[in-house]
Amino acid sequence: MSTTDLPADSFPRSYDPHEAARRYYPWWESSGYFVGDPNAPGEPYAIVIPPPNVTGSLHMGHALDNTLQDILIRYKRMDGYKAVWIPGTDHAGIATQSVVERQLRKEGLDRHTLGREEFLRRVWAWKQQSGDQIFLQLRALGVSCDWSRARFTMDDGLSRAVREVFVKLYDEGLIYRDTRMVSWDPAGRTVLSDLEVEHEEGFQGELWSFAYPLSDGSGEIIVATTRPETMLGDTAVAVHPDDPRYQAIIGKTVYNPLVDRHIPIIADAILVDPAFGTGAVKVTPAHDPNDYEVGRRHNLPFINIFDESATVNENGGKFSGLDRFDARKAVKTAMAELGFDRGAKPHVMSLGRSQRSGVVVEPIVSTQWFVRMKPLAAPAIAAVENGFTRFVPSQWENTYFAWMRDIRDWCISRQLWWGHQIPAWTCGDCGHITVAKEDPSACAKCGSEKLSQDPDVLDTWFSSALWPFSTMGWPEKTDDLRAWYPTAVLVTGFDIIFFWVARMMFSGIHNMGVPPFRDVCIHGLIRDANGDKMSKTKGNVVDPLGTIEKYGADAFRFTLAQHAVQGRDMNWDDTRVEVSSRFVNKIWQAFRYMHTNLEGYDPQATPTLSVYDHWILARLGAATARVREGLDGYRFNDAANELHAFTWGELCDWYLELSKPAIYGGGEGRQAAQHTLVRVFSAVARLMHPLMPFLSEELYQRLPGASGTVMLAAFPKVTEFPEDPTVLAEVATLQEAVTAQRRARAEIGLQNKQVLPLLARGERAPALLKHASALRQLAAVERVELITGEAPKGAAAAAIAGADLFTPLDGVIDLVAERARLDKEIARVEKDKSDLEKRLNNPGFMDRAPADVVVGFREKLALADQRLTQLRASRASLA
RNA sequence: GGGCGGAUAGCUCAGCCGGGAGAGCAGCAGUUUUACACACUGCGGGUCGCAGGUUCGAUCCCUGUUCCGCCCA
Repeated sequence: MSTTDLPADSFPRSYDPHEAARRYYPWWESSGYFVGDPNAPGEPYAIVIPPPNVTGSLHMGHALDNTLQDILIRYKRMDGYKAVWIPGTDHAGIATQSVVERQLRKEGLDRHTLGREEFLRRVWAWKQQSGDQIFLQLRALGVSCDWSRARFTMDDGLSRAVREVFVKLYDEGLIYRDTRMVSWDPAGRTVLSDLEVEHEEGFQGELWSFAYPLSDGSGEIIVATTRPETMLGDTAVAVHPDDPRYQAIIGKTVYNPLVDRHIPIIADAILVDPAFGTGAVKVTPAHDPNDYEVGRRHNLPFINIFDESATVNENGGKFSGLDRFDARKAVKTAMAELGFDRGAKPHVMSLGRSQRSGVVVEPIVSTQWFVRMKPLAAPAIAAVENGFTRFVPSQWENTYFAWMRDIRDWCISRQLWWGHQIPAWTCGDCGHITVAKEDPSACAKCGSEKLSQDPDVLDTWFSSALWPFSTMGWPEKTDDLRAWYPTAVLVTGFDIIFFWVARMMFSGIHNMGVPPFRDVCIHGLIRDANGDKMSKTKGNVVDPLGTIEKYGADAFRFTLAQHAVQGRDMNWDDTRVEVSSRFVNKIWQAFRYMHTNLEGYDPQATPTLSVYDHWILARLGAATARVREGLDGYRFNDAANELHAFTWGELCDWYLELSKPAIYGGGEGRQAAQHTLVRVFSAVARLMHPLMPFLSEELYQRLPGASGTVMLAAFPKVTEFPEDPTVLAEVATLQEAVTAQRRARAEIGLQNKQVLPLLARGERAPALLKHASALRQLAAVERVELITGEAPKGAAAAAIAGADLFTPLDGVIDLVAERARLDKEIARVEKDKSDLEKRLNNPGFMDRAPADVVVGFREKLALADQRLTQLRASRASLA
């Protein structure tokens, strides 16, 4: 389409955001406006999207995150930067695999009957079908991602990057394989990293006590546990070596009747707190992190009692085949029947749950792949310490440091099929492990061809960690990398600082030599109107697409920006979007005013501008500065509020009204007002574009002489609009006079149509003379008349800086109302005056306060004094 | 146990370097004024969580404390 496709005389009475979106988004996209060019001129400015799950759908968190990124990229693109915003999706190993497994279950199948190859075919089919759905949803937001650069973590190129990094780290000794205690998700049937375990505090559990009989029949020892089923894997009972109660039995054995096993009583000063409970502790080395250490110290057997779904295995004897929670009950019952139950009491404990499946995590001993973190973390810490990368707001740096400094090795293998299969092959003959970028045909050690690849895949975050450079084509040396790495800013929520930001930091530094971004802009979470976290189970989720459908993307985005206060969560309420949509309408109506008054407008003319024209241009300059400051400092709410304050509070409330006498009066004044209106509205359209892309384009296209797109128009510069202190002061006086008049009139209860003369005296009074038509327009002033000497009798009075204003009321209304009003006003100023005097009479203040502050208060006092005198005189004239 | 954030008008929240407390919404009163009733005009409303301290001066800085939320162990 071309921009001239708009109907000729088209300025509908209201704005239709959906029509604008339908009209402009496809145009922008097909015109290639979103596409970054690494060889273009200008400073580079790149953002990589935090990739959503490939099969996910847009939620409020995405909406906020991507709106903020789009605001930044649109701003920088307009401002002459070589900008690019690279979108993409994440394969989300566990989440995606479980979705497909659920589908299979409905068909009565599971992945094992299907086989790995067929299963993966099914996942890819699902990805194909629902993949990219989120890209369409993002488009509804109006985001200007470079879709031609969209990437997926399982793309060939990105998979190559994963292998490249894995092999490099392995060769450097930073990736290793080890057997240790890890967290197991019995629902996902995979190991998890520490970060994927969420600790639930204050869980109401139960501490159950039971007796182990001594094998020699000389007594019993009582122990307690919150997990009775682990008794099946107990291989010792531990007491404190100094505990006098147990000195005699250390070294003896007790009998575990459930699995028919005699286990030793050992002494361990680290594990056992003699003051807690009975001072004796059961030890299950294969299923508890602390017991694991005890098992190592004392060379105890490690008996694994669970299969991969945490069902009791053959080591559990007659309990085998029971789910862990059923086994718990069965163990208690069995022990009670044997007479060993020693009671239970409530116990508040903390519980580890899988972040993904939500089920309680089971500690197990297993052989997994790990990344050695200490050496990688050190330079990532330094990069933030020395300021190369900056967190905004900076308090998040402490969070980052704390985690990085206390970092533990990262378990990266997962027992899934969907993901990057680990590039490690075990030799069937010599057992050697070959790690290679390309699939090897023979063992690197013995040359045997009996190789089998490790069946596990990598943690999804392993590939996400490479995102800032893998999306740009690494390990190839591409133009994109040269132009845009490191990226300018990463915009994301604080919830993934550890998962993602930290890991990108060390991956970027280790593989690229440079951290992946200059700024990390951290925003808060969106909660519901009551401040509760949105969740499907609570049913308080707001669907951003529904909100867009209702109010349009412009109002939605504006609301997000307005509430995006640095680093703070926001409570969401759709009614706020309704408020924003009124702002959208206000802007639309203001443009309509300009548009319907363009007759006779001559773009070539050079009319002399009025004081109001100069005034609004100067105010626009100030607004431009503040919008820029807001955007530059990631203070999106400041930018949004400034835009609102200027367009509504200054442009609409004052300038449009001030322009009316000129517009309707014709001549050069009309021409000047038209020029100013066009200039100001052009700037406003561009200023608001990053926040409200569709509205701004719709308006920009309706500016006289519009060509091209607002997307690529220059963002207004402060220097375009000269400061003009004289004009600002003059109009400030006018505004003061108007406000004072309106207030007086409203308080007396004058009708708007009652036009009355204004008598003025004082040094600033003559300045009002030339604003007579403005005063008539804004404050129903019939004419302005200068007076000197005494205050006129029977007049309403108001005092502004440098002038006294009077409105003759004789015969218009009863003067009682005006007397009351003046008394109130006098009281107000008297209070003001005495407060100021108190302050200025304080010797400490006079001695210590800076001179300019003292002067400021003196001026205020003088003003109050003058105003009081005037008001008292006026009051006397009404007596 | 360690750390971080929050508490300001009825509601949701701004408030930068310490210098007379702000916005929007809601409320009240008025206005069919030729861009807009999705609007205009005016008004009312606050012990800045609490207690100390520093300072001529504290919403702001320091100490303690209460409540709410989050992160880590």
